[in-house]
Amino acid sequence: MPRPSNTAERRTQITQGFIKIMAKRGYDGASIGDIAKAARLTAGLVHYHFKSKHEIRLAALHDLVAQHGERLEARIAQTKGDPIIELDALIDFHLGLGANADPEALACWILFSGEALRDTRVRSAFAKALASIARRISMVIRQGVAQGLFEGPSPDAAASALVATIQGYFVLAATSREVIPRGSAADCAKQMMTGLLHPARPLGRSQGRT
Amino acid sequence: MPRPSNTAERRTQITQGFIKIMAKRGYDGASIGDIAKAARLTAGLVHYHFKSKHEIRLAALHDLVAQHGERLEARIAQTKGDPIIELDALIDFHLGLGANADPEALACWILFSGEALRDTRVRSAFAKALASIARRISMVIRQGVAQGLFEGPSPDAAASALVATIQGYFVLAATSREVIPRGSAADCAKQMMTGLLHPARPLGRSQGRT
Amino acid sequence: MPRPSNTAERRTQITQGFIKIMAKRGYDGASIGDIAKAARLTAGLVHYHFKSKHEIRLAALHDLVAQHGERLEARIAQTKGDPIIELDALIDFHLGLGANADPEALACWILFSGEALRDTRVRSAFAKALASIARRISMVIRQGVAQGLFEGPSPDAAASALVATIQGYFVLAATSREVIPRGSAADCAKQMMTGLLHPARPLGRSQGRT
Amino acid sequence: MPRPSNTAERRTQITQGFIKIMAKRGYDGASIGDIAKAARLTAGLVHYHFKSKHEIRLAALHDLVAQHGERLEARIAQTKGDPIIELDALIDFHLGLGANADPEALACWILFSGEALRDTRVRSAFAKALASIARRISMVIRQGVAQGLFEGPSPDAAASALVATIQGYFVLAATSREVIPRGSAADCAKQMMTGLLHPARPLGRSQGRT
DNA sequence: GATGAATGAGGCTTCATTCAT
DNA sequence: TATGAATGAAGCCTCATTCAT
Repeated sequence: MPRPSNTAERRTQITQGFIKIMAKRGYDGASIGDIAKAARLTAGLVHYHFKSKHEIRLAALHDLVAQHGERLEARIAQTKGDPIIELDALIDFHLGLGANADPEALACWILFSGEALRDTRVRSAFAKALASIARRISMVIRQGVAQGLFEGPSPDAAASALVATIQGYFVLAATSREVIPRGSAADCAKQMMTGLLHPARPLGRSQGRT
Repeated sequence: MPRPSNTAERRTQITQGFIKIMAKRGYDGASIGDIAKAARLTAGLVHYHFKSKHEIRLAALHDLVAQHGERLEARIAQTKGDPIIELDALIDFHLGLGANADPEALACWILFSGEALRDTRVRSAFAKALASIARRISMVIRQGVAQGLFEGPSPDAAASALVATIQGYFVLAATSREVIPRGSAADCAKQMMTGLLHPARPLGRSQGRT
Repeated sequence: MPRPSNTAERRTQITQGFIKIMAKRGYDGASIGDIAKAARLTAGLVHYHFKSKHEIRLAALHDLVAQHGERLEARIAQTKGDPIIELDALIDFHLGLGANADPEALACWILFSGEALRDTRVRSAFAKALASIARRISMVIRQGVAQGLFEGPSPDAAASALVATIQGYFVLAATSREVIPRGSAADCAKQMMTGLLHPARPLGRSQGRT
Repeated sequence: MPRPSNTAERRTQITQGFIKIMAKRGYDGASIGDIAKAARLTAGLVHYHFKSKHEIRLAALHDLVAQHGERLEARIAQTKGDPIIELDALIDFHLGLGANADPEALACWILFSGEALRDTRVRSAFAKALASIARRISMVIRQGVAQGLFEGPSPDAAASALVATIQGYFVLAATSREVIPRGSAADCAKQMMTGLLHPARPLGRSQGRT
């Protein structure tokens, strides 16, 4: 009569702990001991649930991406149907008011971009995540084009540009907030997309700031 | 009678070695031994010229920023006078053909954004560098506005947006190149700036790609 | 289910190893590796049980003092009641026959006096130990005074003088034995205390030597 | 036409610097660099004048002892003739007012006692110094005995006891001053010597303190 | 599942000493 | 004499990982 498995629980505990520590000290600075402490577990147990530190990193990245995806879909779900509003919501979601409510996730995301440079598996997970968002945006744009709301050459290029802008604003927000005039991020991003897509109706004023 | 000082040379040797290694393995992954080897020196000597690894990191960041600044100015020098051409050149410099001729510097730059999250001195140097570029761009925009070539609300916000876009493209280029349709970066950035500034004349077609 | 803790054992193992090595090579000369070897452990494990080399030093000093205290009390316990005999025993314990049966402890004690000069925590532990012995002696003297066996001004001063003499003989014994005429230490100390306290009965002839 | 040698000068500069640093950080803690800085020289030059760090240590000990000897003789010179006054002066010199005017020398002396434990040459120099003082004291006592001023068994034992007491007070003064009641050291030492030598006239009240 | 001991490798740094100038 | 560069050897400590219980 073995005790019921709690591996799933433990694994999230651990990845959450990992994220907390990594946000503060970076990947190499996050020792298994620290992670364990943050997860209120012991170091030995961490290795019972994960084969190696590297696996924790991958799992954490996975969690981060999954959570982001869910939240994004939740936010956009309400806008189904109108590409302009959807694009608008998408930008606000990333750059509008309260966009960076989760600074640890933001920090980790930036750190993962660095990890992607030296680890193949991180790179591919990271790239996949970016590609997925780009695809999501591209889809919206295509719909807009199909409905005659947008014009412009390549939806993929435009999507890619928006992803880049968002990613860049993330970096600025996390490292050099003072470079971003208060509240300008979402608005500027929208105007930039206007330049790319010439929408039939203007993208809405942002109700927030970054 | 004493041996002439060669500290300056040695220090650049070391920071260059550091950059090479850090690009490949990250900051923590760059051991003093590796750095020394890359600089063709002994590990002990590295500490003779730098008080600590951290100092090397700061010096390397400093070098990187200085070099970028010089190259940027050299590129823009030829365009003096016309804000539109200057903005154009500025975008091409960062995102146009051959923009990423120095992949090691690019990788380090991204890694430094991560380091900025956990180290105050890196953060301030990094932020200062970004701010300096933003200021540079802002100046150009102001000139354009003064000459009636640009219109639009805040030059600072627009500059910040361009910096974000460039930074974001850097990340994509280094980690997820496949997300950027070939050659779209500079063009998209220009169209985005068009959306922000409504230039009297169109920003030029890019002659390159990212 | 977990392995039972053996930290206490390990810690004494380590402090004992430390004392052995320190006696031979001094504090700085006692490398963690050497200490580990002397304790038949690995270097890594030493740091598992002690946060730093400095903590080992403090623990060792603590052990040394505790052991000395126990032995002293054991020796004196038999004399309870008669201050003269107790003082006599106290001197014999420190300077009489077989007093320096533990040359490693003696060496470490002297080395600790040096360490006390540059480390606050060592100093305070060292001073506390000396003060405790002085207090012990002072108490005996007060009893003697109360019983009309001793006369003389300050019991504290006399106690302090005896502590100094003992400490000084320790140094001589460990570094310059030839300066001490065979067997003279305890006897001289007793006559010196006679000069200070004018005891009703003479302090006994020592049965040993230093 | 070689420049005039300044080796002697330099060597004292260096030993003085050494003493300053060693007093603060111990022998191992005194790096050649620190010593050089304290002597306002460069590290390389230190090795030009001394073959090794160890030689500096010996030279410094030698200087210390020489200086102590000179000062002691100067102080005692005035008392020539009367053993009681001379003994008195000798005790005051070591334990009386202003005795520890040179705390660096005191600290080094204590540290040297530790070094003596692990280095043969230090030990022999240290022991020689102690023996020399003991001999000096012994001489005075013998004179006193010859003049019928002192009585008691072994002048050597008494001398040794006084040396021990002084040395012990040094340790207490440097590490645990609070254990010594203000001003009691010299007085107690004198009464102790009274106990050992039964002088015809009392040893004088000390005019100082320790 | 869980704990805590244990290992062994490796990293940063310090430093005495040597050497070219 | 004097300087400052250079070397190479340790040393302390951290840590991912394994293992006995």
